Amino acid sequence: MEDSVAIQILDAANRLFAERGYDGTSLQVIAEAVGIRKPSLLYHYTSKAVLRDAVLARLMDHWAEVLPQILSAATTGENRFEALVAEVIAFFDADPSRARLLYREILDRPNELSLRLGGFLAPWIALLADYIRRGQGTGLIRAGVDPEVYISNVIQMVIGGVATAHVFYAMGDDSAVERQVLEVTRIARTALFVNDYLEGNHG
Amino acid sequence: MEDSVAIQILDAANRLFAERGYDGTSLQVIAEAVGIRKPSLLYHYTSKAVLRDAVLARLMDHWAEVLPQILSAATTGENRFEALVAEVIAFFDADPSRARLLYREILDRPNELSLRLGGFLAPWIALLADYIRRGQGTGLIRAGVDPEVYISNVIQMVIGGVATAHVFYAMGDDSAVERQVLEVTRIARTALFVNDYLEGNHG
DNA sequence: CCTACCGATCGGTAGG
DNA sequence: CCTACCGATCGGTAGG
Repeated sequence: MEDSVAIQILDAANRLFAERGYDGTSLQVIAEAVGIRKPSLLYHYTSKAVLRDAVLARLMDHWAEVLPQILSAATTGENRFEALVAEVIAFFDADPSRARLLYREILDRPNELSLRLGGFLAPWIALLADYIRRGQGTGLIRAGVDPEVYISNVIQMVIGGVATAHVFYAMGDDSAVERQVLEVTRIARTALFVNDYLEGNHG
Repeated sequence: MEDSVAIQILDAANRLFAERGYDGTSLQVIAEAVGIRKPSLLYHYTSKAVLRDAVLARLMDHWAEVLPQILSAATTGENRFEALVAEVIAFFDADPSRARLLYREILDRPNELSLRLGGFLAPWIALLADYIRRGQGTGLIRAGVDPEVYISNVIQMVIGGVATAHVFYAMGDDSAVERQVLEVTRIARTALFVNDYLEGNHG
């Protein structure tokens, strides 16, 4: 590893920004988490704003790399829709700070995020929307579906569900995550397809 | 109006906390927005934390008053489900800062919000969950629905949709709000009821 | 409701 | 990667 300290800083900033927010996190506490002094941190990232952008850029790069894998993997087999939803939830659930960081950026800098996110997310949304419209043509998918709005709402359930997990199912229930995955998948599938082709699974 | 300045402070704090977050908003800028000096603000609210709690308390009181009205009004007539979803969206859409403030609190202080919110929201969620379970008994509602998890996901779509409106449909489309209302209602209804009893409406 | 002021902490720089 | 330090701003207080 050629520059491990810079990555440690990035990791700490990622976690702390997600937990306490950008304004609620001082460079001092990030430096402490890494075990260095504040000026040393500022050698690697010349300002707090630069550090924020680096954290966000790495998150976006990660998604840009993983998303195509998830989507193409989910295109194989019959249960591709279940697989897609489950994998996206798993991705965020593996590290909830991803979802929280995203939500904080949406609230703090909607314009900046819209630009960055729209850049690489738009093609995938267009792809999925096309798939929906084709399904509407063949009668597989409900005519009433508003493709883009439908997609944004499923994303909303997935990411929002992870980001707010503490509040909505703070029951300490170990099966909470599994129930959330099952229900989001069920809602998304039932609202999309004409035939509840797998309803027997959830009777 | 007996103490208009205290309310002006509350309004300004509400708006600024929602826009910039608690840590991103200084008492100075709140005081400026009201047209007074910082020490005068601290006469009405003895600390920043007290002001935050007052803002949150007023929001909760507002919901505690309006929510029963929406729910009981929506219990009248056949299309009560559509009415319920539409009214809740309308409530948040009338002032999106309500949704953003809620989301910031979820991220900043999940435990505190969970306690406050759970206190008065739990009975309503239990009521709706009971309604769902009864509907499952009579065959009106899909057997696969996980009542509490379903409800939290619909809330997620409604509030998240309002809070993140800028990012997801920043197309400047005037019909965006209407499309969002229609699609969330459609998703929620289709995923809940066995019969798509109004599908003819959506072409 | 104000002026004046407090110690603490902020992001960031100088200089090595 | 550090010590030492900067001006600006923070939440909050004294005192009227």
